[in-house]
Amino acid sequence: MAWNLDSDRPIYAQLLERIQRQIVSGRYRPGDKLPSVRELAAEASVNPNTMQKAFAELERSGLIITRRTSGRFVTEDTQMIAQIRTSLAKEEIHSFLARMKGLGFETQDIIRILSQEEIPSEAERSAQA
Amino acid sequence: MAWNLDSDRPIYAQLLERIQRQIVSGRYRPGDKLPSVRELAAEASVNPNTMQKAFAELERSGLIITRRTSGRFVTEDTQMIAQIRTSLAKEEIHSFLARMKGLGFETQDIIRILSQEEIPSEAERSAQA
DNA sequence: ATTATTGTATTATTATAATAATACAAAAGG
DNA sequence: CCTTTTGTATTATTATAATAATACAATAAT
Repeated sequence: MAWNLDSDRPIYAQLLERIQRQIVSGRYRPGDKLPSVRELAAEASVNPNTMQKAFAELERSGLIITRRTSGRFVTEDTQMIAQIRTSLAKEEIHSFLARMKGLGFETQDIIRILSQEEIPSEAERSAQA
Repeated sequence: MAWNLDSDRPIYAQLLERIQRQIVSGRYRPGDKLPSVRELAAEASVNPNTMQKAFAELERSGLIITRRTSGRFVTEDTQMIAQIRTSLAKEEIHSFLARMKGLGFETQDIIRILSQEEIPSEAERSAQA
């Protein structure tokens, strides 16, 4: 499986986010056992240490639980999962709107574009001082 | 002015994007002279070398033009500016939709959320194998 | 003509991320 | 009981980014 890592952001952060998304989207279910550090590292073609670092941070958030010699498991706390999912979504939306506004689009424009899947290439817009 | 740089992405890339956005959004107009490397570096509290690197990459794209001892200027090619703006917007939208889908949202959900500015915290969604 | 300002280049140093190669303790699995 | 598998820790090395301190050439400004 291609993990689709790009080089202009820390790899451990990308691993972390990917696993996080797999959990909150339901790809990994509550209580599921995750593959071992070594296994996932091999799959992603990264160093086990790097994967370990990603896991360590994932644990801080509470999304996964470590049983010392048995492995790692997705939390059973579905409410926490849902809450983190919502929180991540809010961040995405906030950041997306900010970036689009930085390009000179208004919220209304953005919604229209997403609805129509079409971008006004030369919209009239004013230069702000 | 706070440049709002975060530490988990290369600074030169953040500088580059910021200036790029200022150009395509009209904050800097076609033909405008940009502040010097040293000036902007001081404003952003970064090393001049770092700002230089950002500028060097901005030039590859054609957005800015360098007159060796006079300074740097925004291109007069408004069509190119518009085209880059559109292209950046497309990237933002594509990436945003991909990330939201990675969190388990459907396109329709996303549009509804943006219109209502409200997030369904526990939407029914199926776990995909 | 002289000075200041421009972009550009160079060299060294520091910090962080990633890789690599191991090693260990503890419990699970047989 | 013994082996394997688990997470975890350690040490060294490499690559990249960022900083720092200069220096130079060309030309704009005076």
